[in-house]
Amino acid sequence: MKLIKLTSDNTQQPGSRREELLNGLNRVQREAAAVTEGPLLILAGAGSGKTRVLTYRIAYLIELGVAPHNILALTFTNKAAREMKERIGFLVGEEQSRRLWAGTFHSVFARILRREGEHLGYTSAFSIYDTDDTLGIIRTAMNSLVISQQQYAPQAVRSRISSAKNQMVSWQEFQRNADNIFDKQAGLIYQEYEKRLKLNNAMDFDDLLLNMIRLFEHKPDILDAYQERFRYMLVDEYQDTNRAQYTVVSMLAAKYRNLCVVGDDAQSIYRWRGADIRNILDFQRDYPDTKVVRLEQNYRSTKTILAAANSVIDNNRQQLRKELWTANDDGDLVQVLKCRDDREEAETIAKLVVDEQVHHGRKLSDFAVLYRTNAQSQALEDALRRRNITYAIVGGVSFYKRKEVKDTLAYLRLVVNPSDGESFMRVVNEPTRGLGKTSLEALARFADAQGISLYAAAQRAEQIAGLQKRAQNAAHTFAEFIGRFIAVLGQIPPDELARTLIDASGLLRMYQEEGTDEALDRWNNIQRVLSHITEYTAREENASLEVYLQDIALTEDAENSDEARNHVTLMTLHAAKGLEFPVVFIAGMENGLFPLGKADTDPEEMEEERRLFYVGITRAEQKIFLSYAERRYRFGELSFPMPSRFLGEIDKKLVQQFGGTAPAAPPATGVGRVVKQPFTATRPASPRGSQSVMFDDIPKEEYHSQIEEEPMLRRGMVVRHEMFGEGKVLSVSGRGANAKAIIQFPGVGQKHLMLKYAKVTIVSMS
DNA sequence: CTCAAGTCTCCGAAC
DNA sequence: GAGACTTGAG
Repeated sequence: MKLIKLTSDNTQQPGSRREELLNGLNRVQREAAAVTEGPLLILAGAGSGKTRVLTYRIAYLIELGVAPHNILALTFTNKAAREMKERIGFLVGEEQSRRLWAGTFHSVFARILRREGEHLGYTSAFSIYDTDDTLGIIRTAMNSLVISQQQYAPQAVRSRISSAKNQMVSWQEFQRNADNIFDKQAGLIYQEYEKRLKLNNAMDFDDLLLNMIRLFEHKPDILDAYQERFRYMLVDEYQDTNRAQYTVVSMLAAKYRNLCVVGDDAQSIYRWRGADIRNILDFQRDYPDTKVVRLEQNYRSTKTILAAANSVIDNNRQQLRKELWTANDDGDLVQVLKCRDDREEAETIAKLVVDEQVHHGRKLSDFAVLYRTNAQSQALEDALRRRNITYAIVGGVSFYKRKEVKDTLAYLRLVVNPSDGESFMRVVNEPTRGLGKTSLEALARFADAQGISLYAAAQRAEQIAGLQKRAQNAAHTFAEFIGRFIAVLGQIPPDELARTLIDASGLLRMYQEEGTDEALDRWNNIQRVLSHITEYTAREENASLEVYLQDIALTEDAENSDEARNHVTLMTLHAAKGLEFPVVFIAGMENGLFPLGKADTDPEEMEEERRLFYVGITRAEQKIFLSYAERRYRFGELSFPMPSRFLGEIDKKLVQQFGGTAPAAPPATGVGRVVKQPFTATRPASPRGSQSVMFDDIPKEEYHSQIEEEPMLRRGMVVRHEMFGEGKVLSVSGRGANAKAIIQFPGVGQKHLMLKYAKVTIVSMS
């Protein structure tokens, strides 16, 4: 207990750096930072300076003489880890903070498994499969087991398996406990899935946790080494850890027991990902000598915002009572915006951003727009773009999910990890190399039978009976092509290898030759990946493709070096956790959307949605706007939702309806008059579908879909589209509700539009 | 085998 | 309304 001694000594030395450090904290925060030994539970309400405590605590440990590499800080996002390191660097010097272990569970463990994975039968170049990749494995597994994908949705199977893995249920155990047909089938697929992942030398996200546990169980000496290494551990967002995460942390902390966890049960929003709120509720039972510190003063929000958040969360039954208070001003009332439709909602938000900028001198970076589903971002983006407001989307449909980017990375992955069958299948015929479905099936059968990888099978293509001579050659040539790069891996710089490989693959040429604007876009994206690798190579001392690929597999936002830039931030409510903004908008406050429809039948879901709303409100420092639309397009169809029940849960005294109807959208910036002749494909005049009935109360000009006359589009016509502007019709196909047109929009490219949905007006007839 | 058209799913949040 | 997957003609 030498360190505790040091602590108390220190407080009696005014002017020492340790002392100064703690002066930046209030009394309770100081306690949380200075109790360095033994288990510590910090219950930290929203905006109570939790991050500040964590960073000061780590800095304090370092000042006490603890080596930075003996400290492990696990955060929920990579961004949070980066920020924490940066702030600690500020306090104790960058030299020190760089050696700290800080990151997400997944990234820290991937790093360890890269080093230790061979004990479990993986090479250091193992691939990390994201959710999309694993779906491919599920499908392959189902095919080989002859299980119908119509009957059992691969998505459902995947999420069933993942949640089992989250709770550390092995396939053997899963099969034993399967008591319905779905689980019985899922159990078989689970087993096959695990086999195939291993064969691919690949791990899914859950494996990054499970394999740590397996490693520690089978190799006590390795566990001991890491217990020695991580003598001090901190876990942020502890309320959102799942069973597997809980177990790894327990194992690592078992020896020194210097475990500090921070959390807030009111902000638990990842139940669907296996988060187990019991982990925080039971912490004191697991560690009876736990010291508990409550941070209950909020420094972030106005009294009004805090009261609104509290009145909402009061509706939850399963909640620890907590008294969060603030010394801040009352501030403005919560503003509720009623909008006619999702488009007007977006326009109103964009307009309010401008207003607040002009009248209250705010920067764009003061604003965040939050929503429940990623699909909502589009309308918001359009509106912001129309007003030339720069914005950044956090997460969402990621750059890394794009086909051409995945293809590029798959080429690299295959070279790094030739066992990776998913990557092989992705790129073997992209661009086309004359290896179609039939040939690849034969190749896969051969690989399966021999128990070898697809790449190895391709090397021996001549031996595959039932494969055409031409296909044999094509497969062999491809294997040789990849082999040439495997041979030089590690000998030439990563960026050079990547560039040469992608160049020689023909991927770039393929898009170049296609020549459409969309292809050009894809070409550009590939170039962006390659430059990113070049940057990485220049930045890192020991740059390697393995490490690069594993790192980006775990980050959604790898390339935002522009964090300091001035822009409005758009993101889901989930992504907003841990962040704060002077002005916050929450869009789509409608039943069925937020809370989502599923919550109606499941009280626990409802409580989680409510916690999510609580998280959303408490992001705001000064002002919050809640908006809802009376009509919204979902699934390309119009719906008529009711205002969210959550709006009614906010104390009435704190709410104000925002003034009147919002102004209409600014006029389109086109040249000349648009012929006001909304186009739609004909529908039979009768019988009228239910959809037509729904439209009866809508003013004619507003919606295209209810108009029945037929100004049929023809080749050569010039039309106007809401988003793409004016364009020329290249061709029209199909008829009635299925009519489609290919239209060339200058500066946008060719678009294939379903005329049933697309809002197109005719500008000129020839 | 390839390409284009047709059909189906997604829109529930992410390491 | 986009994207992934399937189907059918050449």
